[in-house]
Amino acid sequence: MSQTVDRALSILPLLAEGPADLGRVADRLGVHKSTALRLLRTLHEHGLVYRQSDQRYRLGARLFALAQEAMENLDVREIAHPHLIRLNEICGHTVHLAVYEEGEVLYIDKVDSRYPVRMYSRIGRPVAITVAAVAKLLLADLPGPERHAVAEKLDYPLYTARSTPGPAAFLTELATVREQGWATDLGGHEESINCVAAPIRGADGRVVAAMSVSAPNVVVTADELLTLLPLVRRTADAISGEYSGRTPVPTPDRDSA
Amino acid sequence: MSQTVDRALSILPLLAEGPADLGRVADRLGVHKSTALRLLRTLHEHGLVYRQSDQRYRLGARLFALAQEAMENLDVREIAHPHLIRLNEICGHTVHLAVYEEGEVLYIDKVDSRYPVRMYSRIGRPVAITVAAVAKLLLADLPGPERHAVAEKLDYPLYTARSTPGPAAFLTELATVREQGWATDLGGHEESINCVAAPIRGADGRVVAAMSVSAPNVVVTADELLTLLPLVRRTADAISGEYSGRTPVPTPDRDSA
DNA sequence: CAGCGGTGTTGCATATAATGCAACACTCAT
DNA sequence: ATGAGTGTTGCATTATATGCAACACCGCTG
Repeated sequence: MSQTVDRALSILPLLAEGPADLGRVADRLGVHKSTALRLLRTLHEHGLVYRQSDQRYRLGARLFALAQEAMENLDVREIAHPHLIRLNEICGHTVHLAVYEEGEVLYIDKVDSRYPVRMYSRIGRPVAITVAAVAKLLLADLPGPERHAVAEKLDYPLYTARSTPGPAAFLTELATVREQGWATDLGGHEESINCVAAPIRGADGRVVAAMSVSAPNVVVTADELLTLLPLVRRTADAISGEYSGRTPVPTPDRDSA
Repeated sequence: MSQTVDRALSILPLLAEGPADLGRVADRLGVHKSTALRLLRTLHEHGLVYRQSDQRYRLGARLFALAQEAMENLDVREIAHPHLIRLNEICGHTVHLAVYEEGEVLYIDKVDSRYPVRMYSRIGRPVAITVAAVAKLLLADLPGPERHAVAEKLDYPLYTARSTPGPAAFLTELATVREQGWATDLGGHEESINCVAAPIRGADGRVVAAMSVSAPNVVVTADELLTLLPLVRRTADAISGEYSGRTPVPTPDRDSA
């Protein structure tokens, strides 16, 4: 809608691929170098872009801070977190929390007592949308037309032999999930990893988030993992209750501080 | 430099404070509603802004993905990570990695075997710059004028009785740190928490990052923590060596995959 | 059910603000 | 030294963002 801003914002994903110099940015944008320079300068002033010692540009620090604050504004996450912790303490497995937004499903929280390493590497990352148990729940709740539209547009990478092969199979799976109110991923993403997931609903019954428990075959079999289903559902329901129960005052005294 | 982009980007920190509706955004920007609308639309198309069900805008999902990718492009982080893990396995305490950028210090990695909870809540977060051990190391290495300028501009919140009170004390501390090549924070941020930190240097000797080990008093006393200093320094030196040793081929076959 | 404030949205004329150009600075290699 | 490569600046030109005013769309309330 606004050409200048559009161009400026296009620089961000470009730099996400790796640092680039002025010429490269100008080329990729299809604009004159001086134009690219001014856009980069503006991004720089806002801290979204950083100029490293070799003069090349890369994404800046402010981006982290923004993503951070954005994350902390998600009230589902805040409410869910202690529940995820507790679930993790009980079963010991990895616990995920995910939301749907504009065609993407992404993890917004994770607790993993066994492998604390690289925890951050998944939070904020798009989920393997065609196979992840949480994704199935979130997509299954979309209104029919949107659900079909999304399903058609997706890629269906064959991570394993049990990955969802295409739109038809996916929609069938979504129908099942919608029906039963929970979902699984049995080796569909990584051969040896299984997940069970349950939906978190708002006051109007719509699915606002989904949570899952994941564990590798070597720790528990799929069948054993499934015995956790009631626990997972109970946890999800508890979060749902708390989430839809009372909307905490949306006007914190942030400004007066 | 570019007014339109400047305004558009000003929306982001505004939304970071919390969701806002069109009127509010327009007011805060000092522009007409229609202008704000078009800017928001552009941000929306790029996924930086999301329109929630009540029509209000908040920061969008793409922001996470961008921050994520930006983080993974930091080669110091990549090189350091296994070392941090190893250090954590040996001593069991929280290990941080931080960098300096344009007046801010921020954590870019963390390993904590004891308290996996809310791990992400710190990564990407600005550090308590006047007291954190890593911040001291990073600032101590700045060229004199910049160091003084930054020190003057900072706020000096009194987290505890031992927090750095002001610019003069801070600059003195930085001189000491610069001299000795390592730094501590003994209860300066949180009464019961101590840290020891060491610098990671590039080939030219400049400090490119800093790492620290933190532990609460209840686990080890400050004196006990200090006995880890040689280990921390050795780890930091190992990372420095690897970092400045060879610059790994900067053209990964990302595109061909 | 009609009327009304609030909020979001569109088309359009105006003028501002972004653009590309060309000339200039700078760094680094040879 | 000399030249190629890259980044930077001032300026005229025109495209582009802007504000306006009118309209559409709620949810309220009388």
